Amino acid sequence: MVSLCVRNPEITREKILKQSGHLFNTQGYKATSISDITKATGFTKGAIYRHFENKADLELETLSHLSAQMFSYLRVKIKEQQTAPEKLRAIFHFFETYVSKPPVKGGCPLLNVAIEVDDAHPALRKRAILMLDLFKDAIITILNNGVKYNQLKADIDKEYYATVIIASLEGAIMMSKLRGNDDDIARVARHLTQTINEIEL
Amino acid sequence: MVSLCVRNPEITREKILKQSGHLFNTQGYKATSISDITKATGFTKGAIYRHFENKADLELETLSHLSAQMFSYLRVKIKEQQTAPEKLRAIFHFFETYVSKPPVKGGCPLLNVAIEVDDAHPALRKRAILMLDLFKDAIITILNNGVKYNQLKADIDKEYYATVIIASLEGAIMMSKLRGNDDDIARVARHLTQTINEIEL
DNA sequence: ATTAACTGATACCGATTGGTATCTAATAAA
DNA sequence: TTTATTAGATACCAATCGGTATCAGTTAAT
Repeated sequence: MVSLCVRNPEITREKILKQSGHLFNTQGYKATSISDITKATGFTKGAIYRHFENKADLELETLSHLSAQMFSYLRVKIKEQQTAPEKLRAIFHFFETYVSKPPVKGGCPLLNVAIEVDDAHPALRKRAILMLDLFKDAIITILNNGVKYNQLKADIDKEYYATVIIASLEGAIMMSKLRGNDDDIARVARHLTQTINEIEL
Repeated sequence: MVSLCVRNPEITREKILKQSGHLFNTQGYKATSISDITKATGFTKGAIYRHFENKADLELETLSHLSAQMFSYLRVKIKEQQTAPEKLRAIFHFFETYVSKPPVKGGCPLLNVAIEVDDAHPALRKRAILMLDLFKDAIITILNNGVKYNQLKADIDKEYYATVIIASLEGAIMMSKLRGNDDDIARVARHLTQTINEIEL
Protein backbone atom coordinates (compact mmCIF):
# COMPACT_ATOMS: atom_id res chain seq x y z
CA MET A 1 0.00 0.00 0.00
CA VAL A 2 1.16 3.49 -0.80
CA SER A 3 1.79 5.42 2.37
CA LEU A 4 1.02 9.09 2.86
CA CYS A 5 3.48 9.42 5.69
CA VAL A 6 6.48 11.72 5.77
CA ARG A 7 8.93 8.87 5.72
CA ASN A 8 9.08 7.38 2.24
CA PRO A 9 12.32 5.70 1.17
CA GLU A 10 11.51 5.99 -2.53
CA ILE A 11 10.94 9.74 -2.28
CA THR A 12 14.10 10.04 -0.21
CA ARG A 13 16.10 8.20 -2.83
CA GLU A 14 14.61 10.32 -5.59
CA LYS A 15 15.39 13.54 -3.69
CA ILE A 16 18.99 12.45 -3.20
CA LEU A 17 19.37 11.58 -6.89
CA LYS A 18 17.84 14.88 -7.95
CA GLN A 19 20.11 17.01 -5.79
CA SER A 20 23.16 14.86 -6.55
CA GLY A 21 22.39 15.29 -10.23
CA HIS A 22 22.35 19.03 -9.85
CA LEU A 23 25.54 19.14 -7.79
CA PHE A 24 27.53 16.57 -9.79
CA ASN A 25 26.58 18.25 -13.05
CA THR A 26 27.45 21.76 -11.87
CA GLN A 27 30.44 21.23 -9.56
CA GLY A 28 31.72 17.92 -10.84
CA TYR A 29 31.60 14.44 -9.36
CA LYS A 30 34.81 14.39 -7.34
CA ALA A 31 34.43 18.04 -6.36
CA THR A 32 31.03 17.40 -4.80
CA SER A 33 31.23 15.98 -1.29
CA ILE A 34 28.65 13.88 0.50
CA SER A 35 28.33 16.81 2.92
CA ASP A 36 27.32 19.04 -0.02
CA ILE A 37 24.53 16.59 -0.76
CA THR A 38 23.39 16.46 2.86
CA LYS A 39 23.13 20.26 2.87
CA ALA A 40 21.19 20.29 -0.41
CA THR A 41 18.79 17.51 0.51
CA GLY A 42 18.42 18.13 4.24
CA PHE A 43 19.19 14.46 4.83
CA THR A 44 22.15 13.18 6.81
CA LYS A 45 24.97 10.90 5.79
CA GLY A 46 23.20 8.01 7.48
CA ALA A 47 20.28 8.42 5.10
CA ILE A 48 22.45 8.70 2.01
CA TYR A 49 24.64 5.71 2.82
CA ARG A 50 21.52 3.63 3.47
CA HIS A 51 20.33 4.16 -0.10
CA PHE A 52 23.72 4.03 -1.83
CA GLU A 53 26.65 1.71 -1.14
CA ASN A 54 29.30 4.39 -1.42
CA LYS A 55 30.05 7.59 -3.30
CA ALA A 56 31.05 5.76 -6.48
CA ASP A 57 27.71 3.96 -6.48
CA LEU A 58 25.85 7.22 -5.98
CA GLU A 59 27.80 8.72 -8.89
CA LEU A 60 26.80 5.85 -11.17
CA GLU A 61 23.14 5.96 -10.21
CA THR A 62 23.08 9.73 -10.54
CA LEU A 63 24.56 9.63 -14.05
CA SER A 64 21.92 7.10 -15.10
CA HIS A 65 19.28 9.37 -13.59
CA LEU A 66 20.62 12.40 -15.48
CA SER A 67 20.87 10.39 -18.69
CA ALA A 68 17.29 9.18 -18.44
CA GLN A 69 16.14 12.74 -17.77
CA MET A 70 17.98 14.15 -20.80
CA PHE A 71 16.78 11.49 -23.23
CA SER A 72 13.27 11.81 -21.89
CA TYR A 73 13.23 15.51 -22.83
CA LEU A 74 14.86 14.83 -26.18
CA ARG A 75 12.58 11.93 -27.05
CA VAL A 76 9.54 14.18 -26.76
CA LYS A 77 11.00 16.69 -29.22
CA ILE A 78 11.93 13.93 -31.67
CA LYS A 79 8.51 12.25 -31.55
CA GLU A 80 6.76 15.55 -32.22
CA GLN A 81 8.20 15.59 -35.74
CA GLN A 82 7.18 13.32 -38.60
CA THR A 83 10.15 13.07 -40.98
CA ALA A 84 13.83 12.34 -40.39
CA PRO A 85 15.08 15.81 -41.45
CA GLU A 86 12.48 17.43 -39.22
CA LYS A 87 13.44 15.19 -36.30
CA LEU A 88 17.11 16.12 -36.74
CA ARG A 89 16.32 19.83 -36.95
CA ALA A 90 14.24 19.43 -33.78
CA ILE A 91 17.32 18.05 -32.04
CA PHE A 92 19.38 21.04 -33.18
CA HIS A 93 16.63 23.37 -31.99
CA PHE A 94 16.53 21.58 -28.63
CA PHE A 95 20.20 22.38 -28.10
CA GLU A 96 19.94 25.93 -29.44
CA THR A 97 18.83 27.37 -26.08
CA TYR A 98 20.73 24.86 -24.02
CA VAL A 99 22.74 27.48 -22.14
CA SER A 100 20.13 30.18 -21.57
CA LYS A 101 17.37 27.67 -20.77
CA PRO A 102 19.18 24.47 -19.76
CA PRO A 103 17.07 21.32 -19.42
CA VAL A 104 19.45 20.31 -16.65
CA LYS A 105 21.66 22.83 -14.88
CA GLY A 106 25.41 22.69 -15.37
CA GLY A 107 25.55 21.87 -19.05
CA CYS A 108 25.42 18.53 -20.79
CA PRO A 109 25.80 15.56 -18.39
CA LEU A 110 27.47 13.51 -21.12
CA LEU A 111 30.07 16.16 -21.87
CA ASN A 112 30.71 16.86 -18.21
CA VAL A 113 31.22 13.27 -17.17
CA ALA A 114 33.26 12.45 -20.28
CA ILE A 115 35.75 15.20 -19.44
CA GLU A 116 35.98 14.31 -15.77
CA VAL A 117 36.38 10.55 -15.96
CA ASP A 118 39.74 8.98 -16.67
CA ASP A 119 41.22 5.54 -16.23
CA ALA A 120 40.75 5.86 -12.48
CA HIS A 121 36.95 5.70 -12.85
CA PRO A 122 36.32 2.68 -15.10
CA ALA A 123 32.71 2.10 -14.03
CA LEU A 124 31.61 5.70 -14.46
CA ARG A 125 33.47 5.87 -17.75
CA LYS A 126 31.74 2.74 -19.00
CA ARG A 127 28.36 4.29 -18.25
CA ALA A 128 29.41 7.50 -19.99
CA ILE A 129 30.27 5.50 -23.12
CA LEU A 130 26.87 3.83 -22.84
CA MET A 131 25.26 7.26 -22.78
CA LEU A 132 27.20 8.32 -25.88
CA ASP A 133 26.17 5.10 -27.64
CA LEU A 134 22.55 5.77 -26.77
CA PHE A 135 22.73 9.26 -28.28
CA LYS A 136 24.54 8.05 -31.38
CA ASP A 137 22.14 5.16 -31.93
CA ALA A 138 19.17 7.49 -31.64
CA ILE A 139 20.53 9.67 -34.44
CA ILE A 140 21.51 6.69 -36.59
CA THR A 141 17.99 5.29 -36.22
CA ILE A 142 16.56 8.59 -37.46
CA LEU A 143 18.97 8.58 -40.40
CA ASN A 144 18.11 4.96 -41.25
CA ASN A 145 14.41 5.73 -41.23
CA GLY A 146 15.06 8.82 -43.32
CA VAL A 147 16.71 6.67 -45.99
CA LYS A 148 14.03 4.01 -45.70
CA TYR A 149 11.21 6.48 -46.34
CA ASN A 150 13.04 8.38 -49.09
CA GLN A 151 13.52 11.54 -47.04
CA LEU A 152 17.31 11.37 -47.14
CA LYS A 153 19.82 10.37 -49.80
CA ALA A 154 20.43 6.64 -49.81
CA ASP A 155 24.24 6.58 -49.94
CA ILE A 156 24.96 8.58 -46.79
CA ASP A 157 27.44 7.43 -44.13
CA LYS A 158 25.20 7.39 -41.06
CA GLU A 159 27.95 6.94 -38.48
CA TYR A 160 29.77 9.88 -40.01
CA TYR A 161 26.78 12.20 -39.71
CA ALA A 162 25.91 11.01 -36.21
CA THR A 163 29.46 11.70 -35.07
CA VAL A 164 29.59 15.13 -36.68
CA ILE A 165 26.25 16.12 -35.15
CA ILE A 166 27.13 15.02 -31.62
CA ALA A 167 30.66 16.44 -31.71
CA SER A 168 29.48 19.82 -33.03
CA LEU A 169 26.68 20.13 -30.50
CA GLU A 170 28.80 19.10 -27.54
CA GLY A 171 31.66 21.37 -28.51
CA ALA A 172 29.23 24.21 -29.01
CA ILE A 173 27.76 23.65 -25.57
CA MET A 174 31.23 23.97 -24.12
CA MET A 175 31.80 27.26 -25.95
CA SER A 176 28.40 28.76 -25.22
CA LYS A 177 28.53 27.74 -21.58
CA LEU A 178 31.97 29.29 -21.22
CA ARG A 179 30.79 32.58 -22.73
CA GLY A 180 27.40 32.50 -21.03
CA ASN A 181 25.21 32.93 -24.12
CA ASP A 182 23.68 30.86 -26.91
CA ASP A 183 25.56 32.53 -29.80
CA ASP A 184 28.05 29.78 -30.53
CA ILE A 185 25.53 26.99 -30.29
CA ALA A 186 23.22 28.93 -32.61
CA ARG A 187 25.95 29.11 -35.26
CA VAL A 188 26.62 25.41 -34.98
CA ALA A 189 22.90 24.61 -35.17
CA ARG A 190 22.78 26.68 -38.35
CA HIS A 191 25.68 24.73 -39.80
CA LEU A 192 24.17 21.37 -38.91
CA THR A 193 20.85 22.39 -40.44
CA GLN A 194 22.73 23.28 -43.62
CA THR A 195 24.54 19.95 -43.53
CA ILE A 196 21.28 18.02 -43.25
CA ASN A 197 19.63 20.11 -45.96
CA GLU A 198 22.34 18.94 -48.32
CA ILE A 199 21.37 15.29 -47.93
CA GLU A 200 17.64 15.88 -47.81
CA LEU A 201 15.57 14.65 -50.77
CA MET B 1 75.52 35.06 -13.89
CA VAL B 2 73.96 31.73 -14.70
CA SER B 3 74.68 29.27 -11.94
CA LEU B 4 75.44 25.60 -12.47
CA CYS B 5 74.28 24.71 -8.97
CA VAL B 6 71.41 22.38 -8.12
CA ARG B 7 69.33 25.19 -6.72
CA ASN B 8 67.73 27.22 -9.51
CA PRO B 9 64.43 28.93 -8.75
CA GLU B 10 63.51 29.32 -12.43
CA ILE B 11 63.98 25.64 -13.13
CA THR B 12 62.05 24.83 -9.98
CA ARG B 13 59.17 27.02 -11.09
CA GLU B 14 59.22 25.46 -14.55
CA LYS B 15 59.24 21.94 -13.08
CA ILE B 16 56.25 22.77 -10.88
CA LEU B 17 54.33 24.24 -13.82
CA LYS B 18 55.11 21.25 -16.01
CA GLN B 19 53.95 18.68 -13.47
CA SER B 20 50.96 20.81 -12.44
CA GLY B 21 50.02 21.06 -16.10
CA HIS B 22 50.09 17.31 -16.44
CA LEU B 23 48.11 16.70 -13.25
CA PHE B 24 45.55 19.48 -13.68
CA ASN B 25 44.92 18.42 -17.28
CA THR B 26 44.51 14.75 -16.47
CA GLN B 27 42.86 14.73 -13.04
CA GLY B 28 41.26 18.16 -13.00
CA TYR B 29 42.16 21.34 -11.15
CA LYS B 30 40.17 20.88 -7.96
CA ALA B 31 40.80 17.15 -7.90
CA THR B 32 44.56 17.66 -7.89
CA SER B 33 45.98 18.43 -4.47
CA ILE B 34 49.15 20.27 -3.63
CA SER B 35 50.40 17.01 -2.18
CA ASP B 36 49.93 15.37 -5.60
CA ILE B 37 52.19 18.03 -7.03
CA THR B 38 54.81 17.57 -4.32
CA LYS B 39 54.91 13.84 -5.11
CA ALA B 40 55.21 14.49 -8.85
CA THR B 41 57.88 17.18 -8.58
CA GLY B 42 59.82 15.94 -5.59
CA PHE B 43 59.54 19.39 -4.05
CA THR B 44 57.82 20.16 -0.77
CA LYS B 45 54.91 22.46 -0.06
CA GLY B 46 57.34 25.07 1.17
CA ALA B 47 58.91 25.22 -2.28
CA ILE B 48 55.59 25.39 -4.10
CA TYR B 49 54.12 28.09 -1.89
CA ARG B 50 57.28 30.15 -2.31
CA HIS B 51 56.75 30.33 -6.08
CA PHE B 52 52.95 30.60 -6.09
CA GLU B 53 50.69 32.63 -3.80
CA ASN B 54 48.08 29.93 -3.36
CA LYS B 55 46.47 27.08 -5.27
CA ALA B 56 44.24 29.39 -7.32
CA ASP B 57 47.32 31.32 -8.46
CA LEU B 58 49.07 28.10 -9.41
CA GLU B 59 45.99 27.04 -11.39
CA LEU B 60 46.02 30.31 -13.33
CA GLU B 61 49.71 30.18 -14.10
CA THR B 62 49.48 26.55 -15.09
CA LEU B 63 46.62 27.19 -17.52
CA SER B 64 48.64 29.96 -19.15
CA HIS B 65 51.56 27.58 -19.38
CA LEU B 66 49.41 24.87 -20.98
CA SER B 67 47.87 27.40 -23.36
CA ALA B 68 51.25 28.69 -24.47
CA GLN B 69 52.44 25.12 -25.02
CA MET B 70 49.40 24.19 -27.13
CA PHE B 71 49.54 27.27 -29.33
CA SER B 72 53.27 26.86 -29.73
CA TYR B 73 52.75 23.40 -31.23
CA LEU B 74 49.85 24.58 -33.36
CA ARG B 75 51.65 27.67 -34.62
CA VAL B 76 54.42 25.52 -36.09
CA LYS B 77 51.91 23.42 -38.04
CA ILE B 78 50.15 26.53 -39.33
CA LYS B 79 53.33 28.30 -40.41
CA GLU B 80 54.49 25.23 -42.35
CA GLN B 81 51.66 25.76 -44.84
CA GLN B 82 51.43 28.53 -47.39
CA THR B 83 47.73 29.10 -48.16
CA ALA B 84 44.70 29.55 -45.92
CA PRO B 85 42.98 26.28 -46.92
CA GLU B 86 46.23 24.41 -46.38
CA LYS B 87 46.71 26.05 -42.99
CA LEU B 88 43.20 25.06 -41.94
CA ARG B 89 43.66 21.50 -43.11
CA ALA B 90 46.94 21.41 -41.16
CA ILE B 91 44.97 22.33 -38.03
CA PHE B 92 42.51 19.51 -38.66
CA HIS B 93 45.39 17.12 -39.22
CA PHE B 94 47.02 18.30 -35.98
CA PHE B 95 43.91 17.26 -34.06
CA GLU B 96 43.43 14.01 -35.97
CA THR B 97 45.84 12.06 -33.75
CA TYR B 98 45.13 14.09 -30.64
CA VAL B 99 44.00 11.10 -28.58
CA SER B 100 46.50 8.46 -29.67
CA LYS B 101 49.43 10.90 -29.75
CA PRO B 102 48.39 13.80 -27.50
CA PRO B 103 50.57 16.94 -27.58
CA VAL B 104 49.67 17.34 -23.91
CA LYS B 105 48.34 14.47 -21.83
CA GLY B 106 44.76 14.51 -20.60
CA GLY B 107 43.08 15.98 -23.66
CA CYS B 108 42.54 19.58 -24.66
CA PRO B 109 43.38 22.05 -21.86
CA LEU B 110 40.76 24.49 -23.18
CA LEU B 111 38.00 21.90 -23.17
CA ASN B 112 38.99 20.54 -19.78
CA VAL B 113 39.13 23.87 -18.02
CA ALA B 114 35.96 25.12 -19.71
CA ILE B 115 33.99 22.17 -18.39
CA GLU B 116 35.43 22.39 -14.88
CA VAL B 117 35.13 26.11 -14.19
CA ASP B 118 31.87 27.64 -13.07
CA ASP B 119 30.86 30.90 -11.45
CA ALA B 120 32.90 29.95 -8.40
CA HIS B 121 36.17 30.34 -10.35
CA PRO B 122 35.88 33.73 -12.10
CA ALA B 123 39.60 34.25 -12.62
CA LEU B 124 40.26 30.83 -14.13
CA ARG B 125 37.14 31.16 -16.24
CA LYS B 126 38.28 34.53 -17.56
CA ARG B 127 41.57 33.01 -18.64
CA ALA B 128 39.76 30.11 -20.28
CA ILE B 129 37.69 32.58 -22.30
CA LEU B 130 40.92 34.32 -23.27
CA MET B 131 42.28 31.01 -24.51
CA LEU B 132 39.15 30.43 -26.59
CA ASP B 133 39.42 33.94 -28.03
CA LEU B 134 43.03 33.27 -28.96
CA PHE B 135 42.09 30.08 -30.81
CA LYS B 136 39.17 31.74 -32.54
CA ASP B 137 41.20 34.80 -33.57
CA ALA B 138 43.90 32.57 -35.02
CA ILE B 139 41.37 30.86 -37.27
CA ILE B 140 39.69 34.13 -38.24
CA THR B 141 43.06 35.57 -39.19
CA ILE B 142 43.67 32.62 -41.49
CA LEU B 143 40.22 33.05 -43.02
CA ASN B 144 40.78 36.78 -43.52
CA ASN B 145 44.09 36.17 -45.26
CA GLY B 146 42.46 33.48 -47.36
CA VAL B 147 39.92 35.98 -48.62
CA LYS B 148 42.56 38.65 -49.06
CA TYR B 149 44.72 36.46 -51.28
CA ASN B 150 41.79 34.98 -53.24
CA GLN B 151 42.15 31.51 -51.78
CA LEU B 152 38.69 31.52 -50.20
CA LYS B 153 35.31 32.88 -51.28
CA ALA B 154 34.90 36.54 -50.38
CA ASP B 155 31.44 36.47 -48.83
CA ILE B 156 32.08 33.91 -46.07
CA ASP B 157 31.03 34.47 -42.44
CA LYS B 158 34.38 34.07 -40.70
CA GLU B 159 33.05 33.96 -37.16
CA TYR B 160 30.64 31.25 -38.23
CA TYR B 161 33.36 29.04 -39.67
CA ALA B 162 35.71 29.63 -36.74
CA THR B 163 32.98 28.62 -34.30
CA VAL B 164 32.03 25.51 -36.28
CA ILE B 165 35.65 24.42 -36.55
CA ILE B 166 36.43 24.84 -32.86
CA ALA B 167 33.18 23.32 -31.65
CA SER B 168 33.52 20.28 -33.92
CA LEU B 169 37.13 19.65 -32.97
CA GLU B 170 36.55 20.04 -29.24
CA GLY B 171 33.46 17.87 -29.25
CA ALA B 172 35.31 15.27 -31.27
CA ILE B 173 38.15 15.27 -28.76
CA MET B 174 35.64 14.56 -26.02
CA MET B 175 34.21 11.62 -27.97
CA SER B 176 37.53 10.17 -29.06
CA LYS B 177 39.04 10.51 -25.60
CA LEU B 178 36.04 8.79 -24.07
CA ARG B 179 36.31 5.86 -26.48
CA GLY B 180 40.09 5.77 -26.45
CA ASN B 181 40.71 5.98 -30.19
CA ASP B 182 40.95 8.57 -32.96
CA ASP B 183 37.94 7.35 -34.99
CA ASP B 184 35.49 10.09 -34.08
CA ILE B 185 37.97 12.89 -34.47
CA ALA B 186 38.98 11.47 -37.87
CA ARG B 187 35.36 11.64 -39.06
CA VAL B 188 35.05 15.22 -37.86
CA ALA B 189 38.32 16.19 -39.50
CA ARG B 190 36.96 14.71 -42.74
CA HIS B 191 33.80 16.77 -42.41
CA LEU B 192 35.69 19.98 -41.68
CA THR B 193 37.98 19.37 -44.66
CA GLN B 194 34.87 18.96 -46.82
CA THR B 195 33.40 22.16 -45.34
CA ILE B 196 36.54 24.13 -46.19
CA ASN B 197 36.77 22.62 -49.67
CA GLU B 198 33.34 24.08 -50.37
CA ILE B 199 34.53 27.65 -49.80
CA GLU B 200 37.92 27.19 -51.44
CA LEU B 201 38.53 29.01 -54.72
C1' DA C 1 -0.80 -5.08 20.93
C1' DT C 2 3.53 -7.08 20.05
C1' DT C 3 7.26 -7.83 17.27
C1' DA C 4 10.50 -7.36 13.61
C1' DA C 5 12.34 -4.69 10.01
C1' DC C 6 13.71 -0.61 8.23
C1' DT C 7 14.64 4.49 7.92
C1' DG C 8 17.31 8.13 8.96
C1' DA C 9 19.99 10.87 12.79
C1' DT C 10 24.13 11.25 15.73
C1' DA C 11 28.65 10.92 16.67
C1' DC C 12 32.71 9.46 15.51
C1' DC C 13 36.97 7.50 12.71
C1' DG C 14 41.62 8.00 10.24
C1' DA C 15 43.20 10.26 6.22
C1' DT C 16 43.77 14.24 3.55
C1' DT C 17 42.90 19.04 2.38
C1' DG C 18 44.99 24.04 1.62
C1' DG C 19 47.86 26.82 4.07
C1' DT C 20 51.58 28.70 7.38
C1' DA C 21 55.40 29.49 10.76
C1' DT C 22 59.86 28.27 11.34
C1' DC C 23 64.34 26.80 10.28
C1' DT C 24 68.51 25.44 7.56
C1' DA C 25 71.37 25.93 3.85
C1' DA C 26 72.68 27.81 -0.48
C1' DT C 27 73.46 31.89 -2.95
C1' DA C 28 74.70 36.71 -4.36
C1' DA C 29 76.44 41.18 -2.92
C1' DA C 30 79.68 43.77 -0.20
C1' DT D 1 85.38 36.68 3.90
C1' DT D 2 81.55 38.54 5.78
C1' DT D 3 76.75 39.68 5.36
C1' DA D 4 72.02 39.69 3.64
C1' DT D 5 68.81 37.47 1.03
C1' DT D 6 66.44 33.84 -0.77
C1' DA D 7 65.21 28.82 -1.79
C1' DG D 8 63.34 25.02 -0.09
C1' DA D 9 62.57 21.44 3.98
C1' DT D 10 60.11 20.33 8.20
C1' DA D 11 56.48 20.23 11.09
C1' DC D 12 52.37 21.69 12.12
C1' DC D 13 47.35 23.79 11.88
C1' DA D 14 42.08 23.68 11.63
C1' DA D 15 38.81 22.06 8.41
C1' DT D 16 36.97 18.70 5.60
C1' DC D 17 37.00 14.31 3.27
C1' DG D 18 34.55 9.41 2.64
C1' DG D 19 32.93 6.10 5.49
C1' DT D 20 30.97 3.49 9.66
C1' DA D 21 28.97 1.94 14.13
C1' DT D 22 25.29 2.83 16.76
C1' DC D 23 20.84 4.16 18.08
C1' DA D 24 16.08 6.17 18.16
C1' DG D 25 11.91 6.43 15.99
C1' DT D 26 8.69 4.89 12.32
C1' DT D 27 6.55 1.45 9.81
C1' DA D 28 4.40 -2.90 8.46
C1' DA D 29 3.37 -7.73 9.59
C1' DT D 30 1.70 -10.84 12.89
